Amino acid sequence: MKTKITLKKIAKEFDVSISTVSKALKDSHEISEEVREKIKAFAAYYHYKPNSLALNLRNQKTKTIGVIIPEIVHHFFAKVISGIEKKANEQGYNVMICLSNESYEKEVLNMEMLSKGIVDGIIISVAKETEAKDDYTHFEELISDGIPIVMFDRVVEKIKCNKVIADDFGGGFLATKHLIDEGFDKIAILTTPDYVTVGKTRMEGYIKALENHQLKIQNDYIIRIDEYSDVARQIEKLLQQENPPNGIFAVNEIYAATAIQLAHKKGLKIPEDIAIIGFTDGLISSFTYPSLTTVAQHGRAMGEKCFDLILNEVNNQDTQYQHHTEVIGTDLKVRESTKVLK
Amino acid sequence: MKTKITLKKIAKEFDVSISTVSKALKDSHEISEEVREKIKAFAAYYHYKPNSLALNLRNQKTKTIGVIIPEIVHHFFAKVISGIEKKANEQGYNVMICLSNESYEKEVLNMEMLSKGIVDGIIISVAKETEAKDDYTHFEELISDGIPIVMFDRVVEKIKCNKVIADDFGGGFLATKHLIDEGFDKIAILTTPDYVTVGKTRMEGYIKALENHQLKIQNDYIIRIDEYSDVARQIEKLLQQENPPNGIFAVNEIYAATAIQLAHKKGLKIPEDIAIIGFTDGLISSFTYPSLTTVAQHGRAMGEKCFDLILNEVNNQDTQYQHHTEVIGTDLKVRESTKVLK
DNA sequence: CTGTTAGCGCATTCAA
DNA sequence: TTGAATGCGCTAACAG
Repeated sequence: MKTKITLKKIAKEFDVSISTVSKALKDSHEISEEVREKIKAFAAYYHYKPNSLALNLRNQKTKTIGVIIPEIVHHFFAKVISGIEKKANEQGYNVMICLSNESYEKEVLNMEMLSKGIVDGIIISVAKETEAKDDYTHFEELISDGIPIVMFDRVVEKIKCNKVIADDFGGGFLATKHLIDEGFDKIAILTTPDYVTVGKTRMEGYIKALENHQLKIQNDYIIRIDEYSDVARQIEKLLQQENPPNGIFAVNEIYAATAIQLAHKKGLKIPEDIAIIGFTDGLISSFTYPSLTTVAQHGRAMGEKCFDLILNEVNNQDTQYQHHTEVIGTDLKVRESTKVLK
Repeated sequence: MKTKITLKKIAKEFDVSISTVSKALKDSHEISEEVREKIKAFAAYYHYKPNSLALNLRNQKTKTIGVIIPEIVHHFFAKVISGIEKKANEQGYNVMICLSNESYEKEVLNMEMLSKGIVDGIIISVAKETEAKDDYTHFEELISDGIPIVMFDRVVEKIKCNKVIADDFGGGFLATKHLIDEGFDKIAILTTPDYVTVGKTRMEGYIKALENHQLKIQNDYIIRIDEYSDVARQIEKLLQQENPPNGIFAVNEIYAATAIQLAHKKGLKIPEDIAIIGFTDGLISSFTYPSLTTVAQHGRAMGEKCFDLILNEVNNQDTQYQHHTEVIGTDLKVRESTKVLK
């Protein structure tokens, strides 16, 4: 293999010292024009590029930040990443992406490896398994070691760090209220198990909206989807109840789109017989039939905010500063699945 | 800020040398049990972790692979990444993801930064703008500098490196043949401009299938979508032709799903009046109405293969070895949009 | 104008 | 059983 070109090699080539080369390549006026030029020409010819590892080691800064997400094959997370990456790029930062695959163990592993000096800070959305386990010592540890951390979307209340979340409560409220306003009164929710905080929070918004309109909260209208068994089957059961709902609020896009399909299958008209609304930042919604009304999350904006916060913290590691939680608003994208023509 | 704990600090703490600490933490028998234990206890207490930068610098290996993709908000690319990441993880490698955003300039920038020693190898799918520009000197440069490169999906013929592609020709052929076999004979294609090689190759498969069945190739059935203007409008025009097609092969999922919507809008029955087939590894297809038949790409498998190849090359940089192109097969996922009940 | 030295954090060889 | 010295690639303070 061709070994990479270094200052040392250039120095040897011209029989000068390493620092002479270093200065020459930096166009230092300390070096004679003649030497400078020939060194620069040689370096250019061999595509000399200063080794980042060496620089980082020296500067104690890597200009890269780590991002840990549960899954990359989720439109929302992909959006967040694109937001982070955009901002990072503007500031000359790199992004190192790790996937926890919703596993606690992989999350811990990722945190550990990122904390070995390769990144200046970490942006993370917590794995479901971690939320279920309710064990956050790995976060506390890194924070106490002085590594800046920003959490987004799936955040941990009790950990002290900057956070960026969507307005899950408001979004859940908005979605439910929209269904009520459109005249639906038997509203079910397709949500996650309670340990998934975003699902839980969206449901709180749902409940609040029902209460506000004096609608009863019915336990058989609250479906906590178990992803490890047949999702469609669980939704189907809801539709087959004796007293089925005429409106469904799904806390994510897949549940909503699946509900649409199952409603079709059962011969229900959407939205006349049953209205459906989702919660997402995804693409599927526009292509379902009828197209799906959703509460829009702004993944990209969240990503950008995450980067702002982490950068801020990286740049002010010495000065003490207050952590806070940034809430990114959601809004309603009304499409056909809830729009009854009157 | 709390500064990170290092061997040096531990050494000072116990008034021993750095190398003693280093050895103790490695459980070297050279060090007395007593010293070893107290050093290890101290290190554990302060979460000592060897600095990766220092290690990498020393070992001249980073155990991280750079990946450059045009867009992360594409299900296909996300899948590839998840494949790469999975394999990487198994081998103790990290993945650094960069986005070119389809821009030539950003691609070059990314390549340059990755080539400064932070990664052992690069996996890349070429930006559209680069394909359009037809300028690949940045690849040649890195390769001549001895940096292993693997290209996938959007690859460059003339660059000598390992490649992983989907069977685009075969997939295009398969899709078109399927439509023909189902009884459709006026088949249009929604494709990309010719400089996007995957689109072009899929179209070649389309043409081959038509030829095989003695069907005429009609220029007004070949729509090269310009993404910078209104996509829907361009597809609509196709449907409004005097002699409209009764089958459409779209080289990606979005075009196909959009075509479905527009066909609805025009009152066409799918697949009776017009059959539609896509090419993808995405999620939308299962949720359109009717659900979309597609040629399935195996993004994850491609990602895994990419990592295998790059790892192989990283581990054999000295030994000369042959580059080759790995073709990952595609297959038909028949759904409702092409299935005429007879 | 050019070179020496020191140091970033670590592992390793060799000497004590 | 411990420590000093060296080097990975680079910069910067300082000396000549």
